[in-house]
Amino acid sequence: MKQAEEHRIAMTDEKHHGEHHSPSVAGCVSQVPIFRHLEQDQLLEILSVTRTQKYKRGETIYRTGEPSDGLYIVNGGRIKIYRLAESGKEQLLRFLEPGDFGGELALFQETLHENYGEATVNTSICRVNRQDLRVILLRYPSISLKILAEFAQRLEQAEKQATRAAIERVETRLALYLAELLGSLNLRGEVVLPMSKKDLASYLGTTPESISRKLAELEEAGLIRQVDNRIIEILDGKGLQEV
Amino acid sequence: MKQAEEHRIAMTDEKHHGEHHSPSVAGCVSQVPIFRHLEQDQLLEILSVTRTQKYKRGETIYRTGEPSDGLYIVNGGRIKIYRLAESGKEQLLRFLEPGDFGGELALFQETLHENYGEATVNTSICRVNRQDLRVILLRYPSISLKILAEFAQRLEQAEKQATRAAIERVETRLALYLAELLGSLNLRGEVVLPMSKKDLASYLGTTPESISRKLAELEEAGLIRQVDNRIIEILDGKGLQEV
DNA sequence: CGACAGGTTGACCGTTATCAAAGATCGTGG
DNA sequence: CCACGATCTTTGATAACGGTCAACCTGTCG
Repeated sequence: MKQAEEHRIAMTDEKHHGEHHSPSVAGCVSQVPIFRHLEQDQLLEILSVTRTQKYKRGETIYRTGEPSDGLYIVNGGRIKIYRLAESGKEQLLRFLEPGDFGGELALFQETLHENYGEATVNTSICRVNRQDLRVILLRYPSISLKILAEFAQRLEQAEKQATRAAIERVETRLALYLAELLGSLNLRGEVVLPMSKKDLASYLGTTPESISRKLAELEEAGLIRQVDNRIIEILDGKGLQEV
Repeated sequence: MKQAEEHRIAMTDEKHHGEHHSPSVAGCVSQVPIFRHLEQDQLLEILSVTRTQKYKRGETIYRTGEPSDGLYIVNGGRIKIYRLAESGKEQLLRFLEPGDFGGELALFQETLHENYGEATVNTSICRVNRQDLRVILLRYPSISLKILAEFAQRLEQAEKQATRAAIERVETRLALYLAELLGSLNLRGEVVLPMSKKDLASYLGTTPESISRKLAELEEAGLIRQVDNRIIEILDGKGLQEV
């Protein structure tokens, strides 16, 4: 069940879930990287077409086939974006954390969601619908540049992911993932997995069983040490990248 | 060897490969979808920061690790975009045809190319460097929206690709690919492969041998008929999507 | 007409998914 | 705050999907 606070001030032909004005909610917009360079009055204008919604842990925010309302920005919490393959198995695409945004695909054309969004903890998001966003982007072109930059990065990420999934072995994918978590600069150090191993398996396009086994192998090879369920000490970052 | 025609009029601190002004070259910009809604004088402004380059069949336009010059728009010809995985194997990402653009990744941040671009036939492109493009996008926000729409679509495509490569079997990937070539509406009809089977294998993240075998299997199953090297008759589009 | 890239077919085997079952961890509600 | 159940994790045994190597075929282009 969702709980919505409408901040819309001008006319609207949409169904409201409830209305409520709170000054503190400006944080919803002002904390977001893509808006951070804006002036106060610009922020207020954006805020005026913004709608805050809250979701409880485990709630689905949208699912494949639903029409997209437009952009949403994560205010607090964590959203898991995943896709169902034709075979029914799911692949984890990414997590959205506060400041990130989603819902982009159907933003610029009337399409349907192709993936799923689910709150993994209690989460609140700000929504901006397609029409309002277009107006804002045309008025403040610098926001478009920010979004473009973000898109470019995601595209890069998705293509890298696609290539690795298609070509590399599970062990390699896992090793590269760990190496990237550590950061390319460091040769050793502890990393904290940002997700469960089950989710990691889904993210890397494999199974929990394989993750478990491959981690064990990497440990035997002396490249890592499993400190804790979520903590891995990397002993040889260079070696990892060459697996 | 590349041949460049500079259309830059203002100052420039770049190395020139040669200069040449031709009025007909306006087609370079005016034929491009993302610019098509613009006025004549706007087109001329964009043209003024544009640089046309020609590449011969087989020439590499850029490679991983090179700094990106900025956006380029394909004027004529065909560019193959591919990526090298860490293991050295290559994956075909997409082809750019006239009207398409590329070089987006490093556009909004100073990064390096992560993939390769290669002219598969004699090709001419228009380049716009990062700084000039920013100016244009800030001045004509509607162009940003067009690019955003294109990005969103590519992102969607890349994520679909990643998911399939990670999760589906080769036979399924191939079948889905064929079904999409046909178009989701039709149940049967002939499709022409837009690339060699070797490239198709690379695109789908498998090997030519597997493509060959799986096509044979699909044929035995009565779902398709291989008319010619590049032509496949699809007998049961619905069946294909359920493989 | 010959050479070369692309395509096919066969045999082999390594990697990894799958199924099953036991053990660890987490979150929730009492 | 503890105890319970649900979910995640690990380990083992098995099978199959698909990559690899090798040989041969085919079409194309100089």
